[in-house]
Amino acid sequence: MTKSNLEIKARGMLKAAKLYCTHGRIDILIVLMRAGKPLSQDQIASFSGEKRFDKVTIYRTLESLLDVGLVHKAFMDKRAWHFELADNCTEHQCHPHFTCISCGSTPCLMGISLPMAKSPHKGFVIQRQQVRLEGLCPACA
Amino acid sequence: MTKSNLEIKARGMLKAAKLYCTHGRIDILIVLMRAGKPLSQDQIASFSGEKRFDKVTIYRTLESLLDVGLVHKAFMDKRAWHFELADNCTEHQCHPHFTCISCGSTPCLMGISLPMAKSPHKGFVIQRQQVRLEGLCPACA
DNA sequence: ATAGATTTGCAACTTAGTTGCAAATCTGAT
DNA sequence: ATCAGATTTGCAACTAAGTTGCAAATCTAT
Repeated sequence: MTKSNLEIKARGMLKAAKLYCTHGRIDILIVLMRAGKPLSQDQIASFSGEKRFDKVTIYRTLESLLDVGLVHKAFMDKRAWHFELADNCTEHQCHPHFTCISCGSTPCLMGISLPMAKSPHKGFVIQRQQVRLEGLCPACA
Repeated sequence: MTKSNLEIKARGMLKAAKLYCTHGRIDILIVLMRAGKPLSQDQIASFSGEKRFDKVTIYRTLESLLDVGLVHKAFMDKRAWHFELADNCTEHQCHPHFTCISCGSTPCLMGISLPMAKSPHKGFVIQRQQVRLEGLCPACA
């Protein structure tokens, strides 16, 4: 997709979420759409074009996107938080996150979904589940 | 279980893993056995008895326990890493981790296991999976 | 174009985790 | 029980990740 197409899409997402369409939010959404995998603040900063945003801005932008559900935090073994677009997710389950234990790459594996867990313990209400997979990517297997 | 029973168990685990039976390792294993849920370095420090260990020691101790597989890192939404005993885990799957979105408690839900994911993408070898559940605990539901 | 609301950048700060190194502890052999 | 060699511990200093407050800049609807 061309840049302007992505931009239009980003604006649409922001409008639908009733957020201001600021440069920061648009750029970050585009970076995440292009990446197709979870990125850290650092990586987002290095991918966003000419205009570099302050890390504070990036964190605050991501937080606003998290609040409205456009973005998810992906849990990784790494120290820094990683963020990704919340598409390909149902209400109760995100696509699984994969980490290659050899090269460390973290592609998202779309098209897998596990049955929702059911608690054998009385009283727990399970609302969402996240799955993390670990193993070898095609390049390392 | 009494303290000395736990200590004997801890020593056994360390011996089996061919690690030195140091005070640090024994104490930390006991704290984790007692807690029955993932703890951060900070929490471990505050739970371990009279003798407080330096945080560096705690991190290094946890690392050695991780290396031999006695302990796992549990992924939580919190900032700090959380560690827990690796019991109740099969070779391919740990018990799920639960977080209450209302009170923040993080009990472990034993007795649940989901079928292993199968990748629809050629070439990925999936070795382990971890599941995180989110919802309401009995007290908050 | 403007007012009011929201977002951004900066500087300073907190929290989490790491490194190097000397002193202390642990193990197995005597 | 003691000793030598190997491992672990504590300290101090450091890096990395994320946060806060506030004034200046940007955005939206009118």
